This record gives sequence, structure tokens and C-alpha cells, in this order.
Amino acid sequence: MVNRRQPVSNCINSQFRNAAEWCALSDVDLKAVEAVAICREYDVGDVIFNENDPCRGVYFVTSGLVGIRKAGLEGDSTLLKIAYPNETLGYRPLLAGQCHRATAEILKPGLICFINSATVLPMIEHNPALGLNFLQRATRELGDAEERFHKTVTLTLRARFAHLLMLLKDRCGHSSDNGKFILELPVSRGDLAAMLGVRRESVSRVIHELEQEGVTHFTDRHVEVANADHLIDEFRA
Amino acid sequence: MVNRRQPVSNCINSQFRNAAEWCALSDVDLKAVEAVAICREYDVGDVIFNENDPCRGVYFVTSGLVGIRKAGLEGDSTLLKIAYPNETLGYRPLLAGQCHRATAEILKPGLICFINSATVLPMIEHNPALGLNFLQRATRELGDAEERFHKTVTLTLRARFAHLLMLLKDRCGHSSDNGKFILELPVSRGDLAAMLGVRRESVSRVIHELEQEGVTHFTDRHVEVANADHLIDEFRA
DNA sequence: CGCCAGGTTGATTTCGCTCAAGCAATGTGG
DNA sequence: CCACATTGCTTGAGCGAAATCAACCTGGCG
Repeated sequence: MVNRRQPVSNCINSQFRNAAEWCALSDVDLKAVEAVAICREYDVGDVIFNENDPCRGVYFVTSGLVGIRKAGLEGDSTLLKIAYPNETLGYRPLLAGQCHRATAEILKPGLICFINSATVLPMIEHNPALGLNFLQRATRELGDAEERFHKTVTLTLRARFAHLLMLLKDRCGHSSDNGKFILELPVSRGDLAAMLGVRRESVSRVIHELEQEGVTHFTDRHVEVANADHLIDEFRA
Repeated sequence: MVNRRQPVSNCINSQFRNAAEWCALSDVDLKAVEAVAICREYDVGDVIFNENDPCRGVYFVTSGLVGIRKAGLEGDSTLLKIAYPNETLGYRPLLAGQCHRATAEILKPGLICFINSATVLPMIEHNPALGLNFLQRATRELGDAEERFHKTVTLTLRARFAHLLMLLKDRCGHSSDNGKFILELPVSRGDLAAMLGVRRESVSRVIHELEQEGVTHFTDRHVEVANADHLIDEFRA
């Protein structure tokens, strides 16, 4: 295992080769990336990049969990996204030619690899398959972002919370056959609130409601849902 | 002038050649697009495509104005975007490999040209410059979408309305030197509300406030703002 | 003329926020 | 080992912004 906070090289491995976007890389390019990648272990709370920082390249999440946040005027921040292992971070500002418009903060310790733009950009420019992979990624995220806006202004907090649980289920849960599922929340209550754009207290109250109605069973970050349909009904009915 | 509702060909002209994304096309490809483009005049209220329709290609807005909407459960719809002349519509679902996730409806009559995916997709796949143009477009829109979500949950309606006016100013306004600007709203009050994710009545009340304070002067869709800074202060202070 | 779409205004309600207190788990220093 | 912050979460009381419900106004149009 590598030491904390020490740069490490040669960590771009088969994980990277199998990553959604980078699978289009040739062996030569893979080696080139490997040569320049700068990898580091991060601790909870560490910041990878800040809002308004110039974008100097992309970050590949080898392990751990990263939260993408935007800060508001009075300490109220939103959590735009959770980045899981095998995801590439910071490609958006790089390709848009903009500064970072959000902050990336470690939610769960892990190894993150930096690849500078001087290496990445030419590859995307000359490898259409790689470009298309990012194009698909960007357009899907755009669709999701528009959907989130729509749901935010259209649905009640309760419905959005139910929806969020279903989204998290796909990532962090495992479901039984009969509609039941179990979920390990990747984030705190406060961050659940930040994902929904509401206050911690409001999330507490919604959870309290769902508990009382027997729809969910929360124990710290462990959640059991007897029947997923009860949650789905909240936002599709 | 072409007849209403009649397909027209050969309308892909210098406008298309100069469009943000398509300027990367070779003369050969331009001719190919010209050959297959199906152009049509649309009237206000006409629908170009519907939510959940399969995506069969892209639409180029030659003239007029198009609103991109998402419908809610009980008739409450949001207006995600206004497409102006020279913009390409429907590229998102095409490149994401998804169905349309919103409805495109004509806000101002104009000529819209359809280009099927069988023509467009190979061009994007084989012309890296074209792909990069769409990549830049998608990533910028993604940044904007995330910003909108953040502003929606962070700012008051009043602040968001001020922000919206500033955005519309860039598109539909012309400003004098001393901070004053004049703006012709491209949409109804109801659609302003749909852009902000609130009810018509709430927009009415905000306008009433701003009028009384002398910040703005609304006459139907004509807006005069004596000092843009007063609006900017609403969301940056 | 009646009708309707788009907009404004008023009265009331409601959902989520604010402020505040309290609690359990964890950590820290004397 | 205990006193005491600190952090994350819950709960309660009251408030406020926007929704809802409803009336009414205006201009356009068959």
C-alpha cells in the first residue's frame, strides 16, 4: 500500500483500461498516460480542486468516493454529484474550456490519479472514439441535470427524497427479488440534504415520516426498504 | 418565402456554414447535409418533437424561436431552454443514445431543418473537430444546468428572476453605456415562470415589487432597466 | 357580442426554513 | 479516567416565501 499524501506513480492499471471512457485508448496511449499520471492518497475532507481553480487536467478515481459541491453565499452548499471508483473527474471544465465550477472533496479516502490536460486533450482530439465516449458521458449527465432541475421545482421534498433513494439504490444498494432492497448510504444526512437542495432538518423530518409509515427503516447509514414500489409511487403517481 | 407546413429543401445556406458547431464541416459534407435536410415552416404552438419520442436526428433552427419543455404530473411544466436561430436542437438525446427527454415547441414562427441521424452520426464520428464542437457545447450546457440547479435551491425567487433578466439581456437586449439596458422578452410571463420553476402569480408579484422600487420598467414584453447593477446585486450580494 | 387566453391582485394555506434546544458518539487534554 | 468540546443528528416552535384558490381585468377574435 502506498503512503498517505505521498505522490505515487504507476497506479494506472487494468482499472483504468476498463474505465467507461478510457477503454478507447490504444496501448501506446495507455502507456503515455501511465507515464505522466500523478497519483495520491486522499483523506476525508481533502480537496482535490476548488471552484474557480483553473482546470489543469482530469482526475481518475481509483478508489474512494468524491463529492462535487458548489458553495452558496451563506455557507449553504449543494452536492451536485458523487463520483465513484472508475469515474473521471474534471473533464467537464477541461472540455468546456472553463475554470472548475465546483469543488471536489473526498467523502471516502482513496487513491486519485491526476492526468494533465497537455496529455489528455490531444488524445481526445485525435481519437474520435475517446471523444465520443466523453460526448456520451456529457450528454447523459446533461439529461440527468435537466431532469433534476425539473424534479426539484415540480416535486415535493418527500417525492425527491424517495427518488434519491432509488438512484442511490442503483449504486450502493442490493435488492432482493420481491421489491425489498437494502442500501448503504454513501453520505451523511447533511449531504443527502445538500443533494436535494434543502436543510438537514427537513431531511430528518422526511425520514421520520417514512419511518413511521413503515416505508423505510433507517439505522445510521443502513437503510432497508420493504417495498420499492412504495417509494416509486411517491414520485410517479 | 416558402409556404407554411410544406417541406422545403435547399435551405441549408451560409447560416448553417457559420453555425457554432457545423462550421467544422467540409464542403462535401455540407453538400451531403444539404441534400438530406428536410426544412419546414412552423407556427406558434407547433411541436417539433415530444418527450419520449425516439430521437431520429437533429433540428437546426434557421429562424424563429423554440422552447424546450418538460411536463410535470399535473400540468405544471418547466421551460428548460430557449433555442435561438443558428442553434442545433436534439443533439443531446442523439449523442446520449436516448429518447427525447423534453418537448420542443415553437415559441415564434420560423424555419426548422431536420437532419437525420444516419447523416449526422457518421460525420461526428469521423470528424473530430465536429465532435469537439459538440463536446464543448454539451459540457458548457452541463455547467449551466448545474449552475441553474444550484441557484434554484440557493437563491430566492427574486434573485433568480434578476439573474434570468440578465441572461435574457445577453440574448434579447441591447445595453447603453451607463448600465442601462432595454430588453424584449422572448416569452410570456407564464413561460418566465416556467423557466424559474414557479407559478405565474409569483412572477407577477416579483415584477410588481421591482416596478415599485423603480428597478425595472415593464410594458408587456418590453423591459427597461435603469441600472443593471441593481439587478446584479440581487444575486451576487 | 360572448368567449377565451394571458395577466394581475387578494386571501389563505402549506411546505420547508430559521432558530433553538437537546442527545449520542467521538475525541482531547488535564 | 473524567470533564468538556465537537460533530452529526433529531425534535420542537414559529416564521416566511411561494403555492393555491379565486376573482377580476384586458385585449383579441370568431
